[in-house]
Amino acid sequence: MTQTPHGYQENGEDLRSYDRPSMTVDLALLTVRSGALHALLTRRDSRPFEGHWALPGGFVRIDESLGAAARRVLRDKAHLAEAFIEQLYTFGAVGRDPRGRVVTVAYYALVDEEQLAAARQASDSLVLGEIVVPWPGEAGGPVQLHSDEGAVLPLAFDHADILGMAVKRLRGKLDYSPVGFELLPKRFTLRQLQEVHEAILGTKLNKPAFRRRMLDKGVLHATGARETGATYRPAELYRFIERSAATPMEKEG
Amino acid sequence: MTQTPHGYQENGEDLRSYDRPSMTVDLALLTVRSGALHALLTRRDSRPFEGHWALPGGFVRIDESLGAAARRVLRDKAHLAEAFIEQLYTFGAVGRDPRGRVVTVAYYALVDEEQLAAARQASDSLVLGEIVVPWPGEAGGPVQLHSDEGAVLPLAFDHADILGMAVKRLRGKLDYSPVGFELLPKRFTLRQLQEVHEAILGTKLNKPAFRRRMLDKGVLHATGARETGATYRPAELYRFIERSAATPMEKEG
DNA sequence: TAAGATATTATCATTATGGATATATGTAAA
DNA sequence: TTTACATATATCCATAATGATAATATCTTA
Repeated sequence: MTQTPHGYQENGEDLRSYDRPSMTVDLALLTVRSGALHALLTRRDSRPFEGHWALPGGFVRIDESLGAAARRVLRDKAHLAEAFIEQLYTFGAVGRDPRGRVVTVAYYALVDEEQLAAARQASDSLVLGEIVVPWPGEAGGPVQLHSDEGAVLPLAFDHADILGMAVKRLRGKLDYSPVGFELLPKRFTLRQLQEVHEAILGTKLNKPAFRRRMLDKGVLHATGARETGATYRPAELYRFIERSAATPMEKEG
Repeated sequence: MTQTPHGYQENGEDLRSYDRPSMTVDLALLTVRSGALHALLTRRDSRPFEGHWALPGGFVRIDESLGAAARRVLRDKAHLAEAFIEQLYTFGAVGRDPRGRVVTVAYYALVDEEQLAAARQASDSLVLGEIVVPWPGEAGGPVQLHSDEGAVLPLAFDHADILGMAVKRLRGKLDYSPVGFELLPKRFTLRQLQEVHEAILGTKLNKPAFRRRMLDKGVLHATGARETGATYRPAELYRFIERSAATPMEKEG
């Protein structure tokens, strides 16, 4: 029993009697481009994994919540002011970082391709890699990343596992949560929405059934406007209607 | 640029240049008893939250993975050799522990009532509290815990949020993963299985529809044996058939 | 004005689900 | 041995969700 600075009598489980791991957050920043899921990566210019590609990430500050750290990384490393962002999974295998014990809390974030364009202009070390998923359904496991030219982008640390977990999560949440809309601009056609779903699931979907299912959810508002620039009959533009906030705000993690 | 012990040239993001939070794991250990979800709690005998109830938990050791830490807590604090256990969510709000910055990786574990009986005999500071869920469906939010006598058990830290998250996760996974079976003994009746589902979901279910749905999944094996001790027609005992391991082993977290 | 392409709607068969009821089968009491 | 009883198990029907295909509508461009 010792008297500690914060004034609590403590027993054997004193906060300071254990070595502490370093804590980081990593961001699986996803978008859909030309019908395929892509992730935002930064090139590592120092060891370990020099020349490999990594998720944007950073250390959690001692007076900063995990969510705040994730949003800071989104802003400073990915150059994005805001996005749908949600905690994914925490990776803490002992040898995952050769420099020492580092536990990372992974988040995933969703933006549409247009929002991402600005981010990529702000930094030339950012690249979009196409996610190639080698497993069906929600089986899970690491994924591969390909450049536009089809070359394999080698990933640093356990980031292939983190991205795999993000895809798995996305597939699981797709039909009972509004994640699909986060990957589209404010106004979108039903065909675009279907393309996003197909990109996430990695399967083709039945068109009339998809339409019915989406419209029956009651979360789509027909704007009356049409898409422009099409060489054929332009489709109606829809907007996503936020459901009444029946879901209480998630506690800051 | 400095030369560090582990031999890597490092830049501004040196592992040691940031204060590190303490890391713990906490266990939402759930079971179904007399038709209601219950959680295993330990009574705190020192500040902070002296006299409140808390989830079994402990510090993550520097050379120990998160999953290993969770299993150690399961063994040493909950006195259980093994159980279905899965990472739930990481809680890292700045003020969640008044002693200092503590980030906790929450796990949830599932056992049947009988397995838990032995654990409770091994320690008299363990108690089972009935989980009372104040929100519908998968809305989420904190839950309340009640003693057998109906008294409210005050929870320490953010453990009401952790338990709420566990219930939400369980509800979400119930119909596409075998979590329901983890809360039952090896052999069980369809009525018992339905009671477990109803306890998790907090709703009544249609009996013939539930039977069909479960049997059509093809993961139930009729053993030919019957339940004993019933004063009425005894029901067939079923066993859960593990699906072929199409799911690759999840990376150690 | 016609051709081409895709949006949008309609139709039908199939399957899942909810609700209610009938039948079967064990235990316990008469 | 028989009967009452409680629950398991099977059957039936109405309804809703889904998949597949075809039919119709509407825009752009030639």
